[in-house]
Amino acid sequence: MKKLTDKQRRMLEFIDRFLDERGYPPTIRDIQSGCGISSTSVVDYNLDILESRGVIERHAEVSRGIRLRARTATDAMVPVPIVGVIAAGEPIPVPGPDTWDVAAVSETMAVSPELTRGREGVYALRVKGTSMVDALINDGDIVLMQNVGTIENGEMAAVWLKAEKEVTLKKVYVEPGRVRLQPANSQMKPIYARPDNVEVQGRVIAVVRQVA
Amino acid sequence: MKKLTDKQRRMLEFIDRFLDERGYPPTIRDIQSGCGISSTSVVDYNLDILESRGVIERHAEVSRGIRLRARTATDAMVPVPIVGVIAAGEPIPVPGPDTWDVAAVSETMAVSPELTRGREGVYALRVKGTSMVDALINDGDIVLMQNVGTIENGEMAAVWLKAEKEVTLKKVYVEPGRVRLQPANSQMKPIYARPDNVEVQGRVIAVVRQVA
DNA sequence: GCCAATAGCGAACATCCGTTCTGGAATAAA
DNA sequence: TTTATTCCAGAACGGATGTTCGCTATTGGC
Repeated sequence: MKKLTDKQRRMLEFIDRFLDERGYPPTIRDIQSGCGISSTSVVDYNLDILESRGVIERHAEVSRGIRLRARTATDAMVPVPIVGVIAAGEPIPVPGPDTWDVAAVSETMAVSPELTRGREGVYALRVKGTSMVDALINDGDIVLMQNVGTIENGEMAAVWLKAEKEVTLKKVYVEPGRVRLQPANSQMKPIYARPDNVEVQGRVIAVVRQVA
Repeated sequence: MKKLTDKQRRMLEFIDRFLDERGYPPTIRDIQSGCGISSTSVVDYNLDILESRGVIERHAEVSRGIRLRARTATDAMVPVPIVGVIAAGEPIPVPGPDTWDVAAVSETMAVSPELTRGREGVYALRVKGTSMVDALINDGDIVLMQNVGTIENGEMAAVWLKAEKEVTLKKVYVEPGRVRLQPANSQMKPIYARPDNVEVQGRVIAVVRQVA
């Protein structure tokens, strides 16, 4: 990406500070005097460039119609309940009625709406053990799950294999007469299971790993 | 304190929603049409009352000069700049002086403070390619990095192997006469390198993977 | 140097928008 | 009823503000 000029960076800083101090965006003439720019048209000119770079949004013909993109990202956090652990040998905890009561859950994590994408019924599980390295998921990772009945072909899901009494995270493909469970690690081979042996327990939304 | 009228409550709600959607406050005439009020002077009149109640602040003679007091309480999200990509064959982008200017970066992601743990100099990289599956990191993952000079033994870091011209994410152990680079996947064998061949480019803080 | 692209300048224009003024309706107390 | 208070209607004023236009200055490549 093209670099921003010094003037454009000063303008952004000014807008950011202005929003902090006043709670509303500056006018073009505010920016002009605040950054020591000689003409309103120069401000207009550089604001257009900033918008084409995707740093800000402008509403045409609207006074103070400037929005800082970086600011919108910090908006509302979504609390997600951590309802239990996921391990190879045991089914994942079923989200109960009080699961969604923020007060009743011992632990929650805050994630940005970008991750959940506004989905309903999202909960989190802590991964225990290294049985899911073929899904590129490590011991201690946190898996964001969604409580769904059915999933689309190719989506990653927590699957309970009844006969093996084992839960695993795989991409699920329904094929004629069988279900193909494909590890996320493309170097590894899929496993196949009979349809009545698999039970989809939830869709995987995201994985978060705290390393240090 | 005196109770607010129904009209005043509608106006507050409208201002709040307007700020959410547009990023800047509404004009008096925006409020007028948005709340179905007959005259601008009525809006002005009630805004004055709201200000005297301490619910909002007004700047005289300033277009959109309305500030919601309740909004000034900042939410605890931390914006992290996404400064580039990390791939096997190229060094990671060096965070420049303007990297930390929230306003100057085109893309940011919001993470909870739990992830960064209040650390300074945290930035994010998008992973390109599957060369880091042995670190349990997939194509498209986002790696949170910290800009540090040195790291502790056993910490995961982005390492630039000069001779191989390759960047890799490994746990780093300094041993007598050599550096051991241990993949996160414990089933895989470590590799060893000469100390003058490795260059630590940053510490890995966390990994975020959006699956669906 | 020469040309094109980029950046800046200053002024003018049309509209936006906070404010104010005159007056009327609604409500409540005396 | 009268009177005071609160709330509203509509219009108009004047400054604020985004936009545009013609022109100039600077920069970068050849």
